[in-house]
Amino acid sequence: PNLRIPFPDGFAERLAGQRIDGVSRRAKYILITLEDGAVVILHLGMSGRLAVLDDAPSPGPHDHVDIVLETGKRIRFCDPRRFGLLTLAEPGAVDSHRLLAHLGPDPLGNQFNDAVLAERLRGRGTSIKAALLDQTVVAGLGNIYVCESLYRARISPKRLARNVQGARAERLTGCIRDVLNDALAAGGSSLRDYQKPTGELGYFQHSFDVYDREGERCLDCDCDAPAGGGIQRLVQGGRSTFYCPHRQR
DNA sequence: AACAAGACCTGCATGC
DNA sequence: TGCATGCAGGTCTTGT
Repeated sequence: PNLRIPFPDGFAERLAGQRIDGVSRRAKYILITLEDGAVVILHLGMSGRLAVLDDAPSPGPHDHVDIVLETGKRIRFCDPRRFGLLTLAEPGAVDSHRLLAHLGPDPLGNQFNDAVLAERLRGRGTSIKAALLDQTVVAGLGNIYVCESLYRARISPKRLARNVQGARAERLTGCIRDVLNDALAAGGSSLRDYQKPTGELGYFQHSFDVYDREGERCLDCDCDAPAGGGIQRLVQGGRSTFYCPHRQR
C-alpha cells in the first residue's frame, strides 16, 4: 500500500464484482471506469509496469496489486521505485479529482493547437524545456518526448517559454504531435523497466534523434564531437536535456 | 506568484 | 571484491 499515495480505505471491496466499462487515459494517468461510474486512477511513475497474467505466480518484491478478472486472468501492477500510484475517484468526481483537475490540454486531442500552445507559454519566464514538462501547460509529455520534440522543431531547450510564439509555436505543435504519434506507432520507448502488458518491449528508443545520445553526431546538421559539435547534455530543473546547439536556436 | 531545488524510492553502471 | 557515486520514462512539496 505504500505507493506514492496510500490506497483509499476499502479499495479492494469497492472494486469487487464490478464490470469494467472502459479504459482510457488522461495525461499520464490510466483511467479504468467501473460500472457504477467510479474510476480507478493509475500512474506508472518512472518504473511502473502492468502485466497481464494467465495464472497466479507468487508476487515478486515490487509487485503491489493484482486485479483479478472473471476469466481468471490478472492485471499485475509492479513498480520498484514506487513513484506510481493507484487510487479511486468517486462517480461524478473524476474531472475535479486533485490529480486531474489542473492538467493542460492533451497534445493529441482537439483542444491543442499552435494558438493554444502559444497562449499557454505567454509570459512564462522559465525555459521552454521546463514549460513543456509542466503538466499544467501541456499534459502528457515526459523528458524523452520533450527533448525529441524540441530537436525536431529546432528550438533550443534554453529558450524562454515566452519567446516561443508565432512560427516557432506552430512548428513545435506539429513536432510534438509527430513525435508522440511516431512513438505510439513504435510501441513506446523501453529504456530499462518499461514493457507493454504482454511483456514486449517498445521500439522507439531506436529512433531517438537526441535523447541519451550525448557526444554523438547530430543527424541533421552533421556536426560531431571531434569538431567541437555533436549532441550535448545539460541539466535543467534537475533533469537531463539532450540537444544540438547548432541546430536548435 | 512563479520558479528552482529538494524529496520521494530502488536498481544499475561506473570507477576507485 | 566491495564500496561510493551518479543517474534513471515523474510528480509533489518546500523555500526563495
